[in-house]
Amino acid sequence: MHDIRLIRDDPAAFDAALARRGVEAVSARILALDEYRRGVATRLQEAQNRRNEASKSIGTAMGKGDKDTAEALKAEVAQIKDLLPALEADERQHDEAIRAELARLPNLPAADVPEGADESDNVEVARWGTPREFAFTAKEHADIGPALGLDFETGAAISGARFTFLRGQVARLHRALAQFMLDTQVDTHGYTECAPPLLVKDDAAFGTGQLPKFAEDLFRTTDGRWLIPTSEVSLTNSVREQIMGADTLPLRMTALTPCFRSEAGAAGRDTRGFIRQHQFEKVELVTVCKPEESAAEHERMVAAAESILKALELPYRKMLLSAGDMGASARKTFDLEVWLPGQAAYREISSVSNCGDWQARRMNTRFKPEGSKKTEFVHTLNGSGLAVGRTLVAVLENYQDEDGSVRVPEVLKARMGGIERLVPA
RNA sequence: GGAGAGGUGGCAGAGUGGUCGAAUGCGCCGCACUCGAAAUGCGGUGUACGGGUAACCGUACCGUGGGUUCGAAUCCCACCCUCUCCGCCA
Repeated sequence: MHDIRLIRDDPAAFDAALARRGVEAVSARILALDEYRRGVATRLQEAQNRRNEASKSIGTAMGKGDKDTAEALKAEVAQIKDLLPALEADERQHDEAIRAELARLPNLPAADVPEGADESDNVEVARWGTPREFAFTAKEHADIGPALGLDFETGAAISGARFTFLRGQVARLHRALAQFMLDTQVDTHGYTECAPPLLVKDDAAFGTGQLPKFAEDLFRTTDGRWLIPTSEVSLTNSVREQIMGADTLPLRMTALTPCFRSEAGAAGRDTRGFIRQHQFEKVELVTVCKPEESAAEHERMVAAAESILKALELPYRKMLLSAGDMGASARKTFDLEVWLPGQAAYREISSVSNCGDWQARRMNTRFKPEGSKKTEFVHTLNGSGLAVGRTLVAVLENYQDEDGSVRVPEVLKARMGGIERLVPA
């Protein structure tokens, strides 16, 4: 959600910034609505003012027993009241129209976000680790996994495509990965562990930007709630409708939760394997902070996500997304892409975004700067630290041996109950 | 799911048709007193939108949405939430 004053102040700059994301110019249309709305609002307030004054006078007149004056005033108020409903409706209509326009617009890209229409314009900013040399042809996880307990067939049988049933060694490894990530984010990086609801209301889904435009990406319950596509929704909305104390910021949260995505529009993509599922687990990082802190918090969060890949010794590269490839809520996004030897490709495993005040406006989350009377919108950031399912994929592919077994990464051994190697059944 | 009670400012808590954005207490901020502090006294202390260079002015908001009325925190209707008891359940 944007501040309409931003558009009033410099409509050309606003349109130019959105043009970088391929959005058509909207300022002129919104400003016309805004000007009209304010005119109506002023007339409405004047009418209400006269009504209020007259009503007070009626009270005074009645108190004095001056019936004639009271009756005359009543007639005047009745006249004013005839005008009000139309003005109110007109104002509300235009207010809603403006809100709807603003609510559909994506965030403005930050100045240092590269130009570009899609992922081909993303810029690699760092690369870590050296892909391992294999003495044999590295297999894809979908070929190694089934013998180790990654059961695509059972998942499909009970739930359909894009569901997987994990058992035995792989289920244990999956859990070890998830808990290692969560513990690291809590113990090493200072994010507070949270266990949030997985079902949310419309308002929450609107707050982080899933609604109104991306409803088709979500699963909806029969009682009108939404399954979270990421715990970003629950964590970020935990501060909705609040005026936060400056001393509570920055607020850093993390959660390990399942995520549910309908993957509408992804038909045919990554249908094989564990890469793109309707249900997957993710450790999420969310930070709520003051505007001047958000750039530094963004770097901090990326580093927290990177630390997991480093600890697991998984080679990756860090991408700065181009204006056209970012999600709607982001001003600036880094993606971490892990090396998958089976696919011989880098694949997204984490996405870390600074949303500026875009979500804060939608959630109405503000804070009061020290010594200030005015409230200000907070900034929000979110990032995966990391996607557990895709990390499992990366471990299977990077740690595989020719016989189909998979070595357990050093940092996970303590959590594997003595298992040092996953061995095919 | 059944029965009952209740939702008012940062908190506690009054207010049942008019001058109530709302008493009072606590908290918080400022000032006075003091060498300093405590205590005490005085003043201030919600949010949003609109207008204005500003001081300031106006409008709306007492869970949410409707309604009655010249006028609603107060009356009526619906919904939401919280609490207590019972049932059920992990």
